[in-house]
Amino acid sequence: MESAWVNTTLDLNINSFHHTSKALLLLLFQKREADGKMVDSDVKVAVKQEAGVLVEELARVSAENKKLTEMLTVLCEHYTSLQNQYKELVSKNSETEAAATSSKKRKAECEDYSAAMIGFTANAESSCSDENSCKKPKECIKAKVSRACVRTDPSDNSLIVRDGYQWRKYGQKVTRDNPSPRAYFKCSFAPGCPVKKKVQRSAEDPSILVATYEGEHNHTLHSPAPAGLSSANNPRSAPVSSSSSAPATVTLDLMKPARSDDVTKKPTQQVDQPAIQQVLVQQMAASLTRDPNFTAALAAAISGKVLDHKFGDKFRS
DNA sequence: CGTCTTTGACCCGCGC
DNA sequence: GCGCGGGTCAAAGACG
Repeated sequence: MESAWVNTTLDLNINSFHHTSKALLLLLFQKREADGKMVDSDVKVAVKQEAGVLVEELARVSAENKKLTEMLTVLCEHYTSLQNQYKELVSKNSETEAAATSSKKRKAECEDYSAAMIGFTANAESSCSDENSCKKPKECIKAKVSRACVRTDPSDNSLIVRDGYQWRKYGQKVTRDNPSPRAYFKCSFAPGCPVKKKVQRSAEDPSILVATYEGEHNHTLHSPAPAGLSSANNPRSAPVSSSSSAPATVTLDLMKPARSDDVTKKPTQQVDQPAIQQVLVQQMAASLTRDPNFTAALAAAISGKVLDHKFGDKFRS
C-alpha cells in the first residue's frame, strides 16, 4: 500500500461545461433568430431569463463541487496521516514481537518467524544454503508469515476468517497454551497454492480470532468480494497482509454491521477499491465532458426543455 | 455423488 | 530413549 494515493478530486469540469452550454444556448438563440420563425422579443427575453436561472444553477453546482473537492482533499490528508501512523505501529509491532518470540520454545518456529520478521524472501536459496542443516526440503522454504486479528462474536465457535480466498480445513488441534482449538487451513483456491492459515481464538480475548498466514498465494484473488464478513459460514475470506514479508498484525472488527458491498474490511485492499472507483469516476466524467456529442446532446436537451417550456406556455395562453 | 468438515491417528522435532 | 506438543494425514460422516 503505497502512499501514491490517487487524485481523488472529482473535477467534473463543470466550469467548462458551464461555458460550453452557455455558448450553445446563445448560438441556438442566434440561429432561431436568424430563421425568423417563432421568435419574438418576449420569447427571447423569457428564454434568456431561463438561461440565466440555469447559469445560476450551474454556478451553484460548481461551487458545491469546489466544496466537495476541498473536503476530499482534507480527507486525503487525514488518510495519509493515518497511513503513516499505521506504518509506524506495524513496524513497532514487528520489533516487539521479534523480541517476544526469541524466548519461544520451538527453535525452528523461532527461526522461521524471525526470518520472516526481517523480511527474507521465501526461498531455499536465501534461507537454507546448507543442505546438511535441512533434513526436509520443505523445511528449507521459509514461508512469509503474517498475522491478522479479527474481532468476532465470542458466541460464534466457527474458526472462520473470511478474506476472499477459499480455504480447506485439514486439521484442528487443542494447543497447550490456549484452551480454544486451533484450526488449520490450506488455500484451495488454486491447486498448487502453498498458503496455509492457522486460526485460533486469542487466549486473552475470546472475541478475537488470530489468523496466521504462511506463504504466498501463487494466484490472484479473483473471487467476488465477501458479501458480508460478519455473516455466517462463508469460507471465503480476505487477504490480510498475506503479501507482507513482516507479520503485520491487523485487527478487523467483524462485529460491525456489514454493508451489502462491504469490501472495507480488507486492510490492505480497502483503500484500493475506493481509489479505483474514484479513478473510474474521474475517467468517466472526463470522457463525458470531453465528448462533444455529450455536451451537444446535453445542450440540446436543456435548450429543448427551455424552449418547450416557453413555447408550451405561449401556445397554451 | 462429489465436496467439504470432522477427528483420531500418526509423524516429527525438541527437551529432558 | 522417551514423552510431549505441534502439525499433518486420511477415513468417515455430513451436506447440498
